[in-house]
Amino acid sequence: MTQPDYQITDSEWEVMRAVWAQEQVTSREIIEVLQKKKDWSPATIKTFIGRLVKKEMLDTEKEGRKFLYSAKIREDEFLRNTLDETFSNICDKDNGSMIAGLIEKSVLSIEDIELLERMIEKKKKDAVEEVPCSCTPGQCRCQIHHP
Amino acid sequence: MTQPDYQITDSEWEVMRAVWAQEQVTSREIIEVLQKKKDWSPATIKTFIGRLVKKEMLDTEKEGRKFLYSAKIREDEFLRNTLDETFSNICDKDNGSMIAGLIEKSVLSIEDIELLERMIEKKKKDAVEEVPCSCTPGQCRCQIHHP
DNA sequence: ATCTTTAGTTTACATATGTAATCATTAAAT
DNA sequence: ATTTAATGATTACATATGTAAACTAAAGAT
Repeated sequence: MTQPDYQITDSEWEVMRAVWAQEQVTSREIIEVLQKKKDWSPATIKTFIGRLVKKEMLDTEKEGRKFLYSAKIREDEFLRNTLDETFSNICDKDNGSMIAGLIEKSVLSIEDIELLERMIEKKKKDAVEEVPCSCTPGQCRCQIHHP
Repeated sequence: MTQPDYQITDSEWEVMRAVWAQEQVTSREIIEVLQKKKDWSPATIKTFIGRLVKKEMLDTEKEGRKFLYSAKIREDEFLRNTLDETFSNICDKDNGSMIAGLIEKSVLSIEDIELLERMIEKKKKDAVEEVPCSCTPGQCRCQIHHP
């Protein structure tokens, strides 16, 4: 009952995207997709697939002599975990402005805008006066005394 | 005129946070801060500092026998780059819902909410009917024909 | 039945990273 | 002046990652 590793490299992520784009894929399909984007030899891609299986990111199902690969974790869930990891590296107080920055630089649809508006509206109830900082002292500026 | 590497590890990020928290720090200060959080020996932390200098993430200024370290890139800018990297791994169409997810799980202040509202308002003008997908075919579900 | 192709496994090797001890130099303490 | 402590540099070693060739087994083509 081992769970996925969550720590994958950029190269491995490229492979995962080819898997997530479908329910199940063969290595051949993965290789075809990635060769349009990356200058990798098939052998290299095979290595990445093997490492992802070892990392428990991919499930395998034997189909004749070959395997069908499928993801063990959903793409959105994985992305969420990755973002959480990244946000864990900054002070909670800064989450708001960082999210604002993301909104600013993203191309958004009318529907996206509505979704975000609803989400903001929902969060309004729980809005706090000041976001508490939970950083280790010395890892953000909150604890510094401005005289 | 080399520029910062932007590719740092989680451990190195911990060091950077101690630097960003102040204008300039000594290795001693970094070590003190991190030993409250991590089970790292001073030697280990020194290694990370050295690697960050080599990666051009840290500037050094000699002060007597020791160095004062300072960041060559601002924390918010670095975070922004990191987030952009991460978002480059998903289909542009999904940006909206991912951002919504971030909002959902974050603790936000009244002020944050207002900032986000303003930002959304500003983006409304540029909202598109449908966000174009720029993925390599086979790396997202957009190209798949649903019969 | 043999040759060729394909898919997966093993091996290879350089660089990066986690983790730290040792060494060298210099400043502080006695 | 000599010992001690602090700081940065060098070295070390295991695991991870980028990158790929070689090998093996089985399936398809002739």
